[in-house]
Amino acid sequence: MRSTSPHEVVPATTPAASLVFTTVLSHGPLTRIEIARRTGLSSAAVTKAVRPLMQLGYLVEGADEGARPAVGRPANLVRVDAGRALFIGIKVTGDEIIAVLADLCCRIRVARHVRLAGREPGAVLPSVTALVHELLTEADGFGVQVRGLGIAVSGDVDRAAGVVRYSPFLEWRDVPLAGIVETATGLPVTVDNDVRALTVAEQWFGAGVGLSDFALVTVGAGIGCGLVVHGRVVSGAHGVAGEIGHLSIDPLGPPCHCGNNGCVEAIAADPAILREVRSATGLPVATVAEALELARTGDPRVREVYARAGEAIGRAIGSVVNLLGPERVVISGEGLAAYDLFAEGIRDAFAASAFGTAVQCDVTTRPLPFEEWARGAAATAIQSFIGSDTH
Amino acid sequence: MRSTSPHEVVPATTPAASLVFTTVLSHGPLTRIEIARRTGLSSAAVTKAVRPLMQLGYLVEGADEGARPAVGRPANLVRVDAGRALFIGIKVTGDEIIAVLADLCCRIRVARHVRLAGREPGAVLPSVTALVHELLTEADGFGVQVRGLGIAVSGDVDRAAGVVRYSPFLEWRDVPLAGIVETATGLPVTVDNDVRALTVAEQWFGAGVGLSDFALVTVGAGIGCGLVVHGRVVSGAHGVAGEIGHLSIDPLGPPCHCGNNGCVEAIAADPAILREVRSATGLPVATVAEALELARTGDPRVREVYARAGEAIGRAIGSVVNLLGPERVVISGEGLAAYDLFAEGIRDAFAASAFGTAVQCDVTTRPLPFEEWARGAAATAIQSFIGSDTH
DNA sequence: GTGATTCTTTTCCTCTGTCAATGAAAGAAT
DNA sequence: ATTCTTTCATTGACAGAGGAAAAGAATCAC
Repeated sequence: MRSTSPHEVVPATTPAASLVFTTVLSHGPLTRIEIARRTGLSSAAVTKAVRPLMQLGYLVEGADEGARPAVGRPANLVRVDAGRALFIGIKVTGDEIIAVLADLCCRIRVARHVRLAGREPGAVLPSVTALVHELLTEADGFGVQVRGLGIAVSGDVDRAAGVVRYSPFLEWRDVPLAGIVETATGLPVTVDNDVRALTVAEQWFGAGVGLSDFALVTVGAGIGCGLVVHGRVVSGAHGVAGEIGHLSIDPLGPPCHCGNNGCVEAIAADPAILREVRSATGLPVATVAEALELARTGDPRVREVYARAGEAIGRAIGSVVNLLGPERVVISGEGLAAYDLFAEGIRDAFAASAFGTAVQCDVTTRPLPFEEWARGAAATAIQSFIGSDTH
Repeated sequence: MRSTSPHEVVPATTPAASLVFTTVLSHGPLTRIEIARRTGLSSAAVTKAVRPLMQLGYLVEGADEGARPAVGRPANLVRVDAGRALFIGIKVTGDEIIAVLADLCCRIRVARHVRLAGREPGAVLPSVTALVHELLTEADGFGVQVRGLGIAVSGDVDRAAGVVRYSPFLEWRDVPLAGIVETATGLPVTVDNDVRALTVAEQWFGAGVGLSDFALVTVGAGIGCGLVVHGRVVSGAHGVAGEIGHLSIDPLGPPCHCGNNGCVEAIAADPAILREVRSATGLPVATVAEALELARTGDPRVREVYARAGEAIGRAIGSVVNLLGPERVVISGEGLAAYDLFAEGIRDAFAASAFGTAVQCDVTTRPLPFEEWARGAAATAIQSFIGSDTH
């Protein structure tokens, strides 16, 4: 683990303050009484926790007094001042960098992206630093300081150490990314796996708010999964977790780059779908958009490919639900553009493979604009800033 | 959730005391310094936490002064007085009840079992009560009070409510078992799912001690799995968790009673193995012992059946490891008698299906005497007595 | 015996969060 | 208009948990 960075520390000093702050952050404007109820603290403790956070400007009073009860002293709502702090989130992919400037409520203020020439650290890092400085200048325009930088990378990332252990896409091994970027930018840097980062964003600001157990499934170039169990993101003792893409669904299925056959990723990820569409139609389909176009025109062979992919995803979700029994599964990812084609397969295969009462698990979808990955990175930075893992 | 029972409360009153007690319970005799180091408390806090626990007799000083360093004041070891309290653990199966009397360290003092005539609650409950009273008499012989009763039942059990929601084996639905047995015996009763109970025993007193993430896989009449993530047993939002037995391994595999094809349980559980052995040999093999006998004589057809079963288990373990990345997987269950026949299949299939560094996960086995299920139930009672979920 | 070393306890002391009482802000009742 | 009722919020006293540092205790080395 890196030594604690010397940057200004979290706004919440005591456990109670941290609890209050994260509660308000996730559950929007609340009265103090309501905060006390949700956190289990006494109202006295809430008052004492809120005051310093208000003095620092992180919490503010007021607004949005909707339906108040007609009797008794009206309540004052407490909410987070989203504009009090800014964070930068960066997603590094094989061929481009997406960066966002997000506020304390993880709403995107500015988004940028640059294409990459090479993917070795020597080529990527200068682009990252340049992009950060660009966004820092933007932040000056808001008159607010940037308090943290989150970087999301696919692969095996050790967040605590700030090291990218192994990223197959980037072909990086043991790159101490956090340390490097910290010295280059002067910002506190959090590095995390991309799917986990997205999961954090969902847990704090999205469909996972208030849930102690849920799963996020991403569909696109790969098939990924982020897991929250007991209120915390699962990281895996050896850096592997949520590897839903390499659940083997069918021993006779197509070979996967991992060496097995019939992995979910070998059936339902973009490259697999393209391969199958080409083989089914004999057409030189090169992009997902073309495949989608064919399916939308009603080509039954192509629709069948998507149906099979949906079935594979549905069975994978069934496996996750059977193993962990989450309250909800959120399906997201670029592949969601084809959700209408997947939907039936997913639904049926999930219903068939879920065991007993596990079918009750809520399966929802959530669109994923491409900056969302970078937003996830920003969420990890916010999380580090607040300094609370448990939520 | 049931109202808090009026029985004598936990020995540990403060968080620190609870932490100290569970640490000593799981990690054997420790010096106070060592306790402080492991818990992160100050040595002053350890002293203060230990004293009242010693006065109550739950902790005692001494014994087992092995290799002490030659210099400085010798350390006093602190350990749990296992005999200070007794617990009863009961496992209810379809046709018999196994009961154990266990001490505070979950060591079995007495074991009993009775066969059941019927499996409806009206038939089972009197047998349970009778067995409990029998063991209470035994406990009198030790001159120690029984402080809790744990009951393990397969199926969907709501531990917090003390209700068996649905047990297919027993054909029970919404039986408020804890309440009933509590009034019948006067003991605080904890009811839990059998595999989870076994997992608790492993977490506190077995191969899971000190691990925050591990999995327990049971092989036998069914294929089960208990999961510990972030130091806590996973229960599942809808009562389903660890349902490894119904991961579908092969869409073309044998049909499973759950309605799918190629579930792990339909390949590797006892009934499936017997079915396959019969079909492979044409012999009227009726028991696991006979199948084992055939395999041990070297019949290649039978060995092949076991090999395929091992492969299915190995792939299921691979799925668990890919999803959760536990530090260790413990394989146990009555089916372990055939482990030599499974071993290669498990090992190879796990190694093949584990993704990347996940193969580093430690996979071990642990023999399972049949009272072990009841011991698991006793472990849940101990856990309730101590009143600490987090470990 | 004296000193060195290490474990353990004691003595303060800080600091967190609760309790219970008080204050504050509205509408309702008189 | 004034008082009452109701609910929200704050205050101040307080209990108690755990830490820091010093003192005490038990052993071996000399």
